[in-house]
Amino acid sequence: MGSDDFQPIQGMSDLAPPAIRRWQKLEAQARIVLHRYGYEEIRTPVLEKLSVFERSIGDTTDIVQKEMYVLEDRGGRKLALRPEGTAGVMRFVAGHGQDFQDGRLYYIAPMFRCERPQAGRKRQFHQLGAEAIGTPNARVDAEMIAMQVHLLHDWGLEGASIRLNTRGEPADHAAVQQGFRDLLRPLAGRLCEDCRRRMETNVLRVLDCKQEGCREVVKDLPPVTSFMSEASRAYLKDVCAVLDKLEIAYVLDPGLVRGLDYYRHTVWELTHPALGAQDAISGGGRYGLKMGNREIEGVGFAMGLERVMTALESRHLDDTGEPGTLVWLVTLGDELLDENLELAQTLRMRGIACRMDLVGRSMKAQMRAAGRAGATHVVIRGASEAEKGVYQLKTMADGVQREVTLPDLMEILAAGA
RNA sequence: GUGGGUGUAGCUCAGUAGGUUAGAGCGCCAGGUUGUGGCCCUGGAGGUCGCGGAUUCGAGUUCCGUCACUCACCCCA
Repeated sequence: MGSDDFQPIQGMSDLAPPAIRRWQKLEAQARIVLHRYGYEEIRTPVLEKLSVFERSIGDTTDIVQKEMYVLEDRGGRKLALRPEGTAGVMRFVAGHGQDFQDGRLYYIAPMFRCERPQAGRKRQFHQLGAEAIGTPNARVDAEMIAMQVHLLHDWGLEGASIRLNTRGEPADHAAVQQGFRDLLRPLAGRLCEDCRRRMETNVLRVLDCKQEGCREVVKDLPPVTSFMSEASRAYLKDVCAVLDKLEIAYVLDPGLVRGLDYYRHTVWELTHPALGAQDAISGGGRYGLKMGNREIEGVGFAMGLERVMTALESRHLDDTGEPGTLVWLVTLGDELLDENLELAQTLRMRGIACRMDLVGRSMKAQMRAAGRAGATHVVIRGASEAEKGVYQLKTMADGVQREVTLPDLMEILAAGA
């Protein structure tokens, strides 16, 4: 273990080999799917003005109040490490006039929240998110959900389930809150301590409480939609209809609450049973964000990639890495190291992966290293080969070795690569 | 922010009622084969016992603090 000096700070971790390979593969697969739906990547800064988040996420939310890494630059400007990806993208869109009015953008990027770490919750974590800019449209919402299902499918992750709900139009929010408060106040005695607090701070969370007593109370409450306008109910129905048409399985869950203030209409969450307490793999919804004097509307989602990873691990779907041709060049005699390095370069320039030992170790050591690295071929070149102008080519799988000339060597290896 | 569990070699872990040079397996390095990997045998390197303090003749072992990991609450992807 050693000293703290070599550990990253709390809740953050190094992403290094060999695990990084699985990340690269996951991301590569995701990009293919996203491009197929017409999404293009956007990379916004990790650091933004604090106000970008305060205004969009909601300055009373926990994320803004106590989970953000807030700092000042040398000019005393208040900045924050992004706790989520949507705000930055919307800031970008708002600053580009008509250009991205119906933009489809995605990001794969680190996010930061200074929370107490636990399973599925790091302080620096990675999200894959997508945003479809534009006014409310049930088909866009449904397609966005379909795209997430598609991502999970291509990753080989099964067993996730979709919960769907609506927050209604902005005008509905107050009515919903007031409606539930009025119904719950007389029943406060049956609620847990947290829920009595939540009644005032965030009533909808009461619907989500895990406590036995609270669930008893909640199950007799009317659905959220009963406090909403006819238009809001119709919008949800439309989304459901499209999802049904696309044969996407989902569960309508009136208890589903999303944490950020900017959501309106459709909200959803994908959970996976392998995950433990933090079981949301992805969350999304339709939103409207005020950026300066503009309001940007759209629909989007964010997936927690660490969570996707652990869900994949639980399913034993670890990739084995692609074999491909790997040549290990064994040198006998230090005086040949330079010439052999030149050969290695030649092979690499021709698209053949080639590794070699550069410090002049014993042949046994070099062979061991080749085996460990998963080399498919070993090329041996020592004094006698150099003298005759030939190469010993050994196939590792069957141990067969033969003497070849340079043109033959190139041809055989290039064919395999 | 609150609570539980954990912290001994690169990794997984043993370390008995506090007692002298802290162990194993795996991995790593080397030798057994004057130029040949995977198996086997032999040897070797590698440890501020998370960190700091206290008690004691003596602490990996007890106590306090601290840092980190981990799980849960809160909150959320």
